[in-house]
Amino acid sequence: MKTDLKYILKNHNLRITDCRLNVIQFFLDEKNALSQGDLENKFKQYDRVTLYRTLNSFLDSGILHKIPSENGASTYGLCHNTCTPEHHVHDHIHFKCNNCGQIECLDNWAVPNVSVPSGYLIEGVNLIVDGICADCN
Amino acid sequence: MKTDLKYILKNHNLRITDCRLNVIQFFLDEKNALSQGDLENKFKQYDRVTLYRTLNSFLDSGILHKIPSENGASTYGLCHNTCTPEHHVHDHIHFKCNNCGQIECLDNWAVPNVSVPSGYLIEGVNLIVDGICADCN
DNA sequence: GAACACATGCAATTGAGTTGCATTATCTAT
DNA sequence: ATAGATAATGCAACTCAATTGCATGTGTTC
Repeated sequence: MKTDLKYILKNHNLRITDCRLNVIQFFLDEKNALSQGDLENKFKQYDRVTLYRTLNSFLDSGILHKIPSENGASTYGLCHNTCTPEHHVHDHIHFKCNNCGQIECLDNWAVPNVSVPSGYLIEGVNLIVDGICADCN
Repeated sequence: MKTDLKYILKNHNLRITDCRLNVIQFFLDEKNALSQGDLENKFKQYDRVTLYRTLNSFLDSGILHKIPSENGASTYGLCHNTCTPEHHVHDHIHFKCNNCGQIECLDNWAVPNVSVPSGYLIEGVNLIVDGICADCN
């Protein structure tokens, strides 16, 4: 189990530390997107700066992606295997439940084709749907 | 000119003040979405808190809508006439330029149909496209 | 014009995000 | 297995946006 996590870190040229292993495991266990605050609540033993840098290193190496939100609180979701530090592919919908507040990555659920007026060049698409999630419905 | 602005405020049950008139005018003049910081730079004569509360009152009354972003900086865009405090309809794309950083509401450019897995209920859709805008292209 | 309700400005607080630096842990090459 | 190089961690401190309370000023209604 832990071995798999270590390979994830190794493959992304990150050193294997307790904090990183625990954080990745937490993301794997939770199906929802997590915020820095969620990590701070879960892991009292680590400094919030450490958690902050852990999130950043995961962002940089393509393990996590950042999910846009209307309030300031950034949330993070696990990337598909297709993500690299150079190129992130997130062809899935982010679903925010208006009841429980959780943000979920609807993996394997394609984003529809998007077109923009001529003159515009699309580099990335972020689709955030809000409503009632399957658990609250 | 100013008369139109006053009607906007009146229709949303907001008192007519210099600050609100100026802020709405600013949004009408700029085609791009604006942040609290943009307002602070433009209107040195008003307190930060006043601008903050002005934005909030516009949000509550459906004059503006908040645009999700990956960094903390919230940006705001003018709502279509269809928006009310109870129900916001934003069937347009938010385009963020990776060159100039501006966020633009592509009004009159429909968001494609979005489907979600069964069990989920859609209440709103937010589509943020990033790339190169028409001005920078 | 008077009374009320609301908007504004100021002071102050919170919390996320961020950086520098000393210490500690991991990794690599012997 | 070990030593040296390199990166991660914890702590202190700082910035900035977001937020609240309260006293004062202004808009609105009759």
